[in-house]
Amino acid sequence: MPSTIKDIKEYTGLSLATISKYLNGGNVLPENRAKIEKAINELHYEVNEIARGLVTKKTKTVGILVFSITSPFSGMILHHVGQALRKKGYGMLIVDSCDDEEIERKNVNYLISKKVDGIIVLPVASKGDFLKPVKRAGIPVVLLDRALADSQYDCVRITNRKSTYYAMQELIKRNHKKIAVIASEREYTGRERFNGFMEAMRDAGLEVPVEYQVRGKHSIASGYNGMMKLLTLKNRPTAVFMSNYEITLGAMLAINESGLKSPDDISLLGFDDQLFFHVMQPQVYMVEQPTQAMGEKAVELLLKRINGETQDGPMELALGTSLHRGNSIKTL
Amino acid sequence: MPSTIKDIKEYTGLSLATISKYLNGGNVLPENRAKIEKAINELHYEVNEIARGLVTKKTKTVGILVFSITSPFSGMILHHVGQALRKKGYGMLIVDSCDDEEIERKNVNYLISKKVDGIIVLPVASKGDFLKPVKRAGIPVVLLDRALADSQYDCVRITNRKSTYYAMQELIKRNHKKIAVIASEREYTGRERFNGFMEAMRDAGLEVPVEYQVRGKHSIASGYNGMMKLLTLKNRPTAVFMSNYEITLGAMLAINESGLKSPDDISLLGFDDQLFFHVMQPQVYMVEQPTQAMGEKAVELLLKRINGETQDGPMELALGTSLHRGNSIKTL
DNA sequence: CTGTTAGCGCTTTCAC
DNA sequence: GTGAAAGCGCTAACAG
Repeated sequence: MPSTIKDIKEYTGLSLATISKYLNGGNVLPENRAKIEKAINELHYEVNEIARGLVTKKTKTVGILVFSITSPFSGMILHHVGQALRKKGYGMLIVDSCDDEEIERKNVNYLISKKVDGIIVLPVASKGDFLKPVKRAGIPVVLLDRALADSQYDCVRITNRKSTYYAMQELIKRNHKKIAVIASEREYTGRERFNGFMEAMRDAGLEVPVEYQVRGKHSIASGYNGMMKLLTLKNRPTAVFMSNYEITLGAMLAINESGLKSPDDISLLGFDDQLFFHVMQPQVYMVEQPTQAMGEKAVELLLKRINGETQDGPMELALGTSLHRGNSIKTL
Repeated sequence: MPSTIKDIKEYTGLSLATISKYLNGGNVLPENRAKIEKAINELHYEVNEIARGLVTKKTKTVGILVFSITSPFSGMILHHVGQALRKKGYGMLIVDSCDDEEIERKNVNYLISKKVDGIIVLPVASKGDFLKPVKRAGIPVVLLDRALADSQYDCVRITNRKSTYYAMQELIKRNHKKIAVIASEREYTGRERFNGFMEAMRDAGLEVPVEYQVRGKHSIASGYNGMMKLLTLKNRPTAVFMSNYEITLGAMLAINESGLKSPDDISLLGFDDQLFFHVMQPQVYMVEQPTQAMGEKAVELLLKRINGETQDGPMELALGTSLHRGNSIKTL
């Protein structure tokens, strides 16, 4: 049976108020302070955050709604968000949406019940209505990684379109003309990167036949099927841009199974650098996201809202990326 | 301002007790039930789990203490643990120990303060004393993946030693004699796998010179440095067993940088199958862990303890693994 | 089946 | 600087 503040009271003979004051960093006579500390050690007292939360209406907990916890990208983000939160004395209640909008919707209510002080969302859905209950409950929200078309929330993301556009120049300047794309169309990031791709092609005066435009889900299967389709085309592309980690993985699987080799048979440009891409041959050209900065900025923004330090309208922060140069692109 | 049970009371004219009963699935007159439901919808009422938890002394939340949230292995485990918990109406409060015993120790107190109903631990430390406060607080614990030498807790893990022993036969039967190992020595799994390796070698009548025994941390750097060391040996091994995902990654990085190729120059056997190992050439022989079963079993055990359904002493459950056959082993 | 009441562990006025 | 008392939102007896 864990001890409570009452036990400390019995032990020290002091009143609840004094002990509470001590617990919250208030001024207490040195001798009383000593008594209390002794009692705490003796009794192994640990504040009951539940009870505290009930009266302060603060749980010091931030909810994290993540589209899929198994994605390595999520792992990195979660790590950095967690670190930033820890530094500020907050914990995180992570809920995994499993890439499913239904689950995501339910998880929202769960977080509200848990009275989290704020929520960081890496959404599955593309529209913001699933967050209405949160808004109604007056809980601050920060979107991370993926923006919401109709959203009115703070958002931290990368410059998806520009990053893609820039990376595409690697292909273009090496004289590739027949460039295909495999992108997810379900979420914001996939669509933006697709747009960046198309802009780069347009500005380079290059055509993109519809059969070169493979749209799918954010999944390994999508990448695999997409690449397989591209590889069997009579007029096969010489290069392919893949819009995220999972798609890149699936696409490479397809290339392997087909007995082809990059960059000899096909050049590759991917998104979401993960160390593992460095251990394979060829090393793939990859757009790297600043996961640490993303996590930190999201936390910073959220805490500002939680503490009511800003009344400004929702802001959008788009961070730049860097390019990991590999050897997966052949010069034609 | 979120509405409370009192608002429902005002709205319906019923008493708190009746509403509470409804909320907890008790019998209520159909007409009252209708009234309450109307009020809940109208007022967007959502139970305050904090207040509920204070009186029931149950938070319906399980703490997860994970050695590192960025590891892909953790991601899989977390996913399955989360799913299993969800099905039972529990949420998870994940804390990332960042492979640091100090952080882990602090996180323990955090979870106690949060009054989680139970804790699933994938520990960093090898000794169990950091869990003493949890035991004192009467919170049930289940260890997952890694056992603790001096522990008295339920534990779900795999048959590390046997799995390694079995996988090693792939190397042995292909006539490899000079086999090295890179294993972490900090945690249980690394040590057990190391032992399995040594046993397999001994039973095959093979010697393992000390310079073939590379012990390090559970990290990419460890794998990289270890492999680099092995590759520069005058008497280079023909095959290497790597005890986990991160080490395997680092080791392959070293092979790549050295301009060598597996299996031609060196044969490889790894641990922790991840899809990405299938996308590279060669595909690496890998021991696969049953992450789903591990997560589910851990949750099952923990909930049994939480619900007081068993008074048995701590049990240890060791699940079997499977072997993913690749083409990273050359026959000599 | 419904209402009244007490109280979970803590913080927070407000006197002293 | 300290103590007494009220109350956060809910559940759990216990009467009715």
